[in-house]
Amino acid sequence: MAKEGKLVEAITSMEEDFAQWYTDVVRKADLIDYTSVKGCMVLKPAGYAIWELIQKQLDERFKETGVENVYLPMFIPESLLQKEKDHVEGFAPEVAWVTHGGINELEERLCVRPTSETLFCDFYKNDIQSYRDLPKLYNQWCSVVRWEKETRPFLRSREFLWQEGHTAHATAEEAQERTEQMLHLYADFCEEVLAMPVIRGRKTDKEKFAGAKATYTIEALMHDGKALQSGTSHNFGDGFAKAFGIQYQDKDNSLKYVHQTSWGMTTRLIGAIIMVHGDESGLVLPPMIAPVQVMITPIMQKKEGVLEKAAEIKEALKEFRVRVDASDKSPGFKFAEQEMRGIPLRIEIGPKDIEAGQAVLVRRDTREKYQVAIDEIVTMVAKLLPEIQKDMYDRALAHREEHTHTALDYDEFQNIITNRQGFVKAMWCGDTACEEAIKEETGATTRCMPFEQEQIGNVCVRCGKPAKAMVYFGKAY
RNA sequence: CGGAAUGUGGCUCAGCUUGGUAGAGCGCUUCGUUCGGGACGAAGAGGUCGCAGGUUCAAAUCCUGUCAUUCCGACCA
Repeated sequence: MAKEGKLVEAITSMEEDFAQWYTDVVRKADLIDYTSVKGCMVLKPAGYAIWELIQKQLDERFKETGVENVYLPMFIPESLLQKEKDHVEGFAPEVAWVTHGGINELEERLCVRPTSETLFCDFYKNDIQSYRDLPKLYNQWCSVVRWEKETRPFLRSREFLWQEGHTAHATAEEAQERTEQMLHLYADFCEEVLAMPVIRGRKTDKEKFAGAKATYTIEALMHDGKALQSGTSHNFGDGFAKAFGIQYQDKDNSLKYVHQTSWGMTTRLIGAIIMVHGDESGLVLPPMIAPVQVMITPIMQKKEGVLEKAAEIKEALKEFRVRVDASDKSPGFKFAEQEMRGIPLRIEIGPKDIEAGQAVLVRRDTREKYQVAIDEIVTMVAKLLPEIQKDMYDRALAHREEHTHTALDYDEFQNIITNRQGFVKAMWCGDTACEEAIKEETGATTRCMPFEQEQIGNVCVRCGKPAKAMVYFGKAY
């Protein structure tokens, strides 16, 4: 019908142009606005509310593992940033500098934090004296600045919101354990709360964080078959501790260096949610992070009793995030707008329903409609929301599995990368030169060496030397 | 940072080639009728044409610079 046409006209089709579809959804779902500073966006209420829900649920999970929140300055003196060689080399090209205070030039310029390892180290140096002070399990919620050249909402902005966890431990083993623990916490969060399946594994040396001994990652597959790094956890060993002189006195009276970790997740997750779950009608939010889970839409709202009944239903559903859309738009407009914004469930209630003692429930993800007795609405909502959450995960997982291929030789590898989308699993020799050649020749990068290794062959997919690991390759955001 | 494109009321765009002082649709406001998939009528409000220079009697239009946005690459969460 004609009306159906109008819905898809509103945004670019994801099949035609995924990048443009993404940009359209971000704007039309009212998540952000652009500003006059390149790469810095306004997170509008609909977008910020998603972040708040992510933040709240992640924060709870952190605290269950003993993590405490702190807040450190947003400025780093140049001399401090330069203490760890690899770290400064990794970040120097993209930091913003403060050179003046008022009209006076500063004696030492300050960088706006791109990440806070150096600040935490500077702080730990004083905060840690004895083995009794360890471990330190700190996290901060803040924004960081990286002067990116090419920017995209949520995926790559110059300022972005994130959390950065920074821990200090007495032993290497304990640091390693924490690094992996947080990676799994991230992965579980993505899967349980964002309904987004992820691959858990380790980054190659080429892809690891500047200054890290080892970087672990969770990688998700977007709807267009490209990979998105969705969270990372780093083990620094004692590298930073040696650069900054962070020592503690152990039981045996000797001075030892601490072992550190850091881990972070960002507003990029919102981009991931859009690109994993979204469809031709816009955003589809998993119920657990949907700022509005249920929108009640009154029909013929000026008829006596309609708004009252809507309010009654809202009250009955108060354990959920529920709202009534009593604006004087037509119902069709409201339906389309709610779909664009990804609201998981809507309830239609009109005079006919009231007479029949029922209401209509509609799922955002499948558009399935249910006629439900008004008394049954609470039960039905309580049943449908988790069902939507689970179905969304299952669909995302099925999509990833359909788009995960295995390559036994290089011809096959190139063929898959060129002609299909998604992840390619292949064996790799462990040599950076090979990894770089693959990137050069195919555009695919190593996403991660998964914890769950499969022995799909014995030799490197490119060079034929003995293989060291099975790697997920893919084109990445 | 390289390549391409764009910038005109809140949004989408026309006008620019050939300079003469700004238009449409949607949205917004008010009133009325409507309401189960993007309603309708009537009356209104709203723009120094991204910004800064230059050329000219005169610039949305021509020239230079700059900023921002989008897409494609390189780099990154």
